[in-house]
Amino acid sequence: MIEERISEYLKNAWDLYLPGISLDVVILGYAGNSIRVLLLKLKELDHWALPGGFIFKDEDVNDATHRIVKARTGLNSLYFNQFHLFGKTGRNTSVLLNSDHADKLSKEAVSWLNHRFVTVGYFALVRIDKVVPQPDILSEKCDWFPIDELPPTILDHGEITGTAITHVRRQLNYFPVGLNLLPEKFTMSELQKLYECILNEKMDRGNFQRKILKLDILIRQEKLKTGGAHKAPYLYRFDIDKYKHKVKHGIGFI
Amino acid sequence: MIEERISEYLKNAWDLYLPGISLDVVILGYAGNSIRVLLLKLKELDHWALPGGFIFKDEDVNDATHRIVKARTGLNSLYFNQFHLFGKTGRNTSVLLNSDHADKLSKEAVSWLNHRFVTVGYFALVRIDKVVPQPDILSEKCDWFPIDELPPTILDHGEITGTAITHVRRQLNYFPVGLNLLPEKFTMSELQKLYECILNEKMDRGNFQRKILKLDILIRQEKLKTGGAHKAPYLYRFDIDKYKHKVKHGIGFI
DNA sequence: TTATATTTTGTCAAAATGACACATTGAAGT
DNA sequence: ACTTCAATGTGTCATTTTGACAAAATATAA
Repeated sequence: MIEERISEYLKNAWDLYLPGISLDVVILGYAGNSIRVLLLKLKELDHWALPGGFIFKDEDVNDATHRIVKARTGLNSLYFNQFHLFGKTGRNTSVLLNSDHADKLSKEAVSWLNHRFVTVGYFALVRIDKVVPQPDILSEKCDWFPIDELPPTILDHGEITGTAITHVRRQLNYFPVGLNLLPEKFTMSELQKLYECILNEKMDRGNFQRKILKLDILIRQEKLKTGGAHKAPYLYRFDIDKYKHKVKHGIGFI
Repeated sequence: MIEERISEYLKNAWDLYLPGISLDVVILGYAGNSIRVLLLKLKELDHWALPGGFIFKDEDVNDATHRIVKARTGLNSLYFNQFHLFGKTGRNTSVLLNSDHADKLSKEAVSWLNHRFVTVGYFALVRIDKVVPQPDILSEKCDWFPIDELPPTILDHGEITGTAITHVRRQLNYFPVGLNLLPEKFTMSELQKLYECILNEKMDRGNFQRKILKLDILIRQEKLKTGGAHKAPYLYRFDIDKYKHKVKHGIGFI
């Protein structure tokens, strides 16, 4: 059954796709005080995988990324960025081929999966609540995992995820992280916790507020009324034009 | 003649190399108060090109980079880093194929050059005085060009160079730039000029010295005796262990 | 010797940072 | 209704860092 689906999926792979290149996307969201990555649980395997795929022969690599992320998340407007090509020999799809099911795959599928792949790593930043995760043909479910509590992954997908995080962390000033990970309106402490998660360090409340307000990219809204015990905080939203303009040259937070 | 060499070079390309992927290296050096990039002048064309090549079927992409840079520079120990995959459709080798010489190429060479390529961009940092530039089989000479005065280049090699510079600039704290671009011993103002070139901004002498000395990665040597009119400056060298250790987590200059 | 250009070091006000304090607020508990 | 409590909003202040600039030192050339 699964073998048939894989065989079907890869039926015309050699004709359709660029050979030897795959694409993996580290889709990052923020929830429950953690940066989380969307992983797919492979059918009949105990490992999880990054959403990924292949690139059509006449397709821009960026467009392929958009297609793949859209298929897994349902999102149309996306912030994503290519960050690394993983090009070691020894990267291969033996995980699939060594399984019990390998001999039930079509010859074409085996020949496709059996050749060497390099993979292009992308990261995408999404508002986790807007995503409706969709497993792909090889997977039975998807789930979000905090980046420091990943389940067993196939191949080098753990390393790819780690490299993505490092990339985001180092270039935090150049990515519109808040704009893409937080809901439209948010409190100061939500924004602070996001930064603390990404940079992996605690900051002082007062100092954080002083520093981030001076960047002049936030607009204060009315007070938050709803729910939560204790004093209601203000809501903020980004001044999108100012934010995007600053991000181009580095917003200068870190 | 040139057609024969190309045909010879690409004789077994389909058997030897990963198809559809090429590799370009932005080799950066520092001389004459400019960051310079090594370019190759293509035979019988008015355009220049980045050193580059293809990846053997069983070769790590990093190893291919090392092989290519070594061939062009004679250098064995190298600092280099992959920074981007350029994957637009429309990238192709039409520059070569549209020239007068195309019909004199072997069928195999044409079929190889005529298919779609994505290219992996690397940058390398070298001490320009240690390099003995070697043209490759397709080029008649090499030369160093200041990054803001590039000659006409083929394909998107200008864009690739620009992206490399941006990458270095943004992550300056994480690359051992001084260590790889300057000679072993250097004066404070040489180091300052290097930073000014990379960041493209003037800095105050006194403030620069104060800031960089506080990083605690420099060792002061004896005074410079030789030549130059006016007061002799001190020479410095890097404390390599401290420097490399700090670079891992960002030296914190910018 | 003097002039000059460059290096080396220092000064000082302004700005940014880090640590912490205190007042405010709104829900929850009694 | 009153108090408690936890989180928020705001403020203080000593310390550090920065930016702008100046003075002293020094090696060569005139």
